[in-house]
Amino acid sequence: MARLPEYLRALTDLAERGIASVSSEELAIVAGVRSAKLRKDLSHLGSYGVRGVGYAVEMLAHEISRELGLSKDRPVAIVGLGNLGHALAAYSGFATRGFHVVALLDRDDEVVGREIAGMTVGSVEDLEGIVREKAVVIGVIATPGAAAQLVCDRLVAVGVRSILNFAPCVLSVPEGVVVRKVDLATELQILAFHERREALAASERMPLLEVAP
Amino acid sequence: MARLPEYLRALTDLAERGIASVSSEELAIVAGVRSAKLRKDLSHLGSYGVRGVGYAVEMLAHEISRELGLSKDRPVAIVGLGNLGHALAAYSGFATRGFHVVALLDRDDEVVGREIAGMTVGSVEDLEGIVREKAVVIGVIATPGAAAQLVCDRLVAVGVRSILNFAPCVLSVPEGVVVRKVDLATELQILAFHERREALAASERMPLLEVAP
DNA sequence: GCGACTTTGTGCCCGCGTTCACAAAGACTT
DNA sequence: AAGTCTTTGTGAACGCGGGCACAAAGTCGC
Repeated sequence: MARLPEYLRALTDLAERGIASVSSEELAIVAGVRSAKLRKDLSHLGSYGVRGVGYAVEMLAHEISRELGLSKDRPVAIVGLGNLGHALAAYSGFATRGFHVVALLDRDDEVVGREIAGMTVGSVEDLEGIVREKAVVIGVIATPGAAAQLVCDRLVAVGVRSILNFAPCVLSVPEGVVVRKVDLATELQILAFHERREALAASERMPLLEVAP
Repeated sequence: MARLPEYLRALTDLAERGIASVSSEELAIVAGVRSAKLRKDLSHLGSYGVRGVGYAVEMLAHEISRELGLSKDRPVAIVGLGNLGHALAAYSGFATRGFHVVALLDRDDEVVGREIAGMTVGSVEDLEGIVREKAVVIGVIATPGAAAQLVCDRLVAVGVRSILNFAPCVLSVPEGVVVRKVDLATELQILAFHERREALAASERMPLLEVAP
């Protein structure tokens, strides 16, 4: 389930605060879901709760980590070192347990060879060799939209089956390959949409000019 | 609907390629959805299609822009100028029509006063004054998780009702305030989950060691 | 102008995910 | 040890959103 990472994050927070045991009700609040949903999700990975008490924070976090497959290190490659790719390469959140950025690739000769976050940027021409050599399993695409599909195809061709796409376009991939898309412009536009609805609702509650019915 | 921005992006692509008219089938492919869903979504904003022909690209794009409220400029403030905030401030995708980054705020005195993307970073202590002065309507939170809720509360208190949250935590806000969350670590973990399922499925198809039933 | 063809708009059905509500299970009290 | 109380795990109902399929509507050819 796509909510497991959120539960894991909530549990990690609680563990850092020194909380050893938590009820589904409390954990649900921290994770931003309903308690029934949380319990049903957790029941899918086994019975790790104790009735009358709750869940052991450390143990549950461990079980979720295992389910997510965060035990072994996954090599990640970032393609496209513009503003966004640059930030991603240096972003500490990326170095969360279980992930390791092992390759940075760009097309621009100005960028290739430069050192970013302690790593030398390679040329996208060597993509296939580098991906194979470093056993990359997750590809991050932070190129302009026009280049994204080509990069994606090349990644898939050398065996990458998980792709995180920051380019503003739809990637077509064969079955078995998973693409997650993050589009900042889209997020902003959705917010603008809600904001406009709010403004419209407000103006209806207190109209400047009454409209004929 | 949350899919309108995606449709708009697809339409913009088509317009740049000089395509004037498009059927729901074609547009659906570019936008990555089913044609029936696309038609149903579009019908909610009115009858802008012509039966037997399709949709006029330019006109439909204009209508979606209007529906999304992208006609007037929305002032955006970014709080937290670490790696991610820095990239966001400079990210060209952010300057998409309808949005304008008008304020950068950070807590660290090392960062305050520095120039980023042609803008001087202000102190988060002056948040209320700056937000009011620049009429900010969208707040972007790119701080560490521990500071996010406080920043959020202060933004909401001065009237911001739309928040884009990059911090790895759940924000609690009063009704009427919309929060969109983008968590890069979560996205990676979801990919890891799928990748693990793929690997498991593959090992079942070709087991190294047969397991007793 | 009329018929055939294309494509939209939409009513209906179906399946999934969420929520409710409760029984089972264990802890705590006396 | 027995009863009470808390909290999990889950069966059943509900609702929403997606997909199918078709009628309405408009275009194009003749």
